[in-house]
Amino acid sequence: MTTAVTTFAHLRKKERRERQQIIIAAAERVYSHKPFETVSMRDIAKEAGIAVSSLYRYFPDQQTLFVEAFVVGTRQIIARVDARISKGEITNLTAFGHEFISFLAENDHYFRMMTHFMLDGRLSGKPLEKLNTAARSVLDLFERVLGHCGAGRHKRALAHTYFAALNGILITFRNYPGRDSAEVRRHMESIAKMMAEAVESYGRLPQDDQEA
Amino acid sequence: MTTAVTTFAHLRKKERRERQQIIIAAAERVYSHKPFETVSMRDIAKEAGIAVSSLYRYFPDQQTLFVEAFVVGTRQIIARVDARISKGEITNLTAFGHEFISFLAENDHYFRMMTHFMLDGRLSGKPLEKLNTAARSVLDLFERVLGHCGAGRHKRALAHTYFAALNGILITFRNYPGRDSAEVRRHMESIAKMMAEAVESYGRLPQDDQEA
DNA sequence: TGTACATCAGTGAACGCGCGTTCACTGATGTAC
DNA sequence: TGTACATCAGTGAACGCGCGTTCACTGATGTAC
Repeated sequence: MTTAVTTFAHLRKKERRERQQIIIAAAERVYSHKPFETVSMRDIAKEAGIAVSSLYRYFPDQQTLFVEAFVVGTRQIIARVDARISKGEITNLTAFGHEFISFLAENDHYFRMMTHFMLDGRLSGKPLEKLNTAARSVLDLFERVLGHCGAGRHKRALAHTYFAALNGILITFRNYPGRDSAEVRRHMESIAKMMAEAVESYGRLPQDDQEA
Repeated sequence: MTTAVTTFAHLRKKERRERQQIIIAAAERVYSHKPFETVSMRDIAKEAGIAVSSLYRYFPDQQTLFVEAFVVGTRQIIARVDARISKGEITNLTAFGHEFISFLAENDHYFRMMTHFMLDGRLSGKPLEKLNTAARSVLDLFERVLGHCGAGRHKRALAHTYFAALNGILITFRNYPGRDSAEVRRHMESIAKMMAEAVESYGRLPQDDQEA
């Protein structure tokens, strides 16, 4: 093991990764204030302060860059929830649902990207793998939370169920006609609460003990 | 009241409506075998056997034509469910969920259009109104079904909940990695069943009587 | 220390494509007198 | 019956735009000897 591995070559690689991060961060910023489908490589290049062609030095195509930006979002929500769990602030599904909905309502671009990937199906190769890994880690979060909230059996199935339910709530009511965003949020919360209670009681029914 | 109103002018108007229907049907056909976002006015014109510019004689823009095609789908699902209800084939939420999921899984293009409209928000004017009317009529269907299945109170809220849940199931699992479409369908069905039971029991809790 | 070479970041301009929509036009059919 | 006119369906070609991606190139920096 060579301890001082900061050769010139290593440094270059490191710098290259840093530049990649800068581009991803720029992409993020663009997404967060422009509708998902309208974001172009030119937009991202402009935000990053470089030429469009330079993007292609760091990412082989748009799809790869998109997935990369999305993964940042999944890492955020997971970190956020885990932090609140270890602070003891999330002890039931309702609280978790609230957190999940808050995050995706406030970071709408992540939700747009998620649904885009769910609907599209044109993804393939490495980006697809990366996306699936990210998706799995979110479902793992749900399962962890369910365990933490007292569900014993059916944890994976219930994780799927509640995840699907929350996605459904977000997509169904986000543009609900004639309601402003505060009302929409309240509506989402109340329905998410209803579902959380239903799922929780369902998860507790089969056994008296809540250990796995 | 003039009985024989088939003047030339009336006939022309009628024919014009018929041509509009032909175009909508052509659009439908295109959607049903091409991914939603890849469908262009040129595709539709080709399928209808007319020139692109002719489309604009019948619809002011693409958006209007899209909504028109989508509304056909909502009418279909509503008619289908209502027919099965009056045949006594839908007596609980699970059966209804099955029907709803079947329809949208088999007519994927309607689901794509629905999610597109839910996500997009760029719709406005008459098309938006038409779309909202259609959405409301679908929610009415859910409410009717819930009444039929024994829910008393909270009918509208439960309609929203189950609608959102089913949408969530459809969007979340449609491209589930590593599963073929038969497995996906089974998975959707089983989760929809779980939700149906949860929602049903929730809807029955507050009162013993199931009259409205 | 000097020189020839390799590597890589970065770029402006262009390519090729597909899109929604409009335009100027033809030709058929009905209407008024 | 004939004629001038209005209405409307239908069209091919073009407009104008934005997109993802590639290309040929410059210039800086490290490497080998």
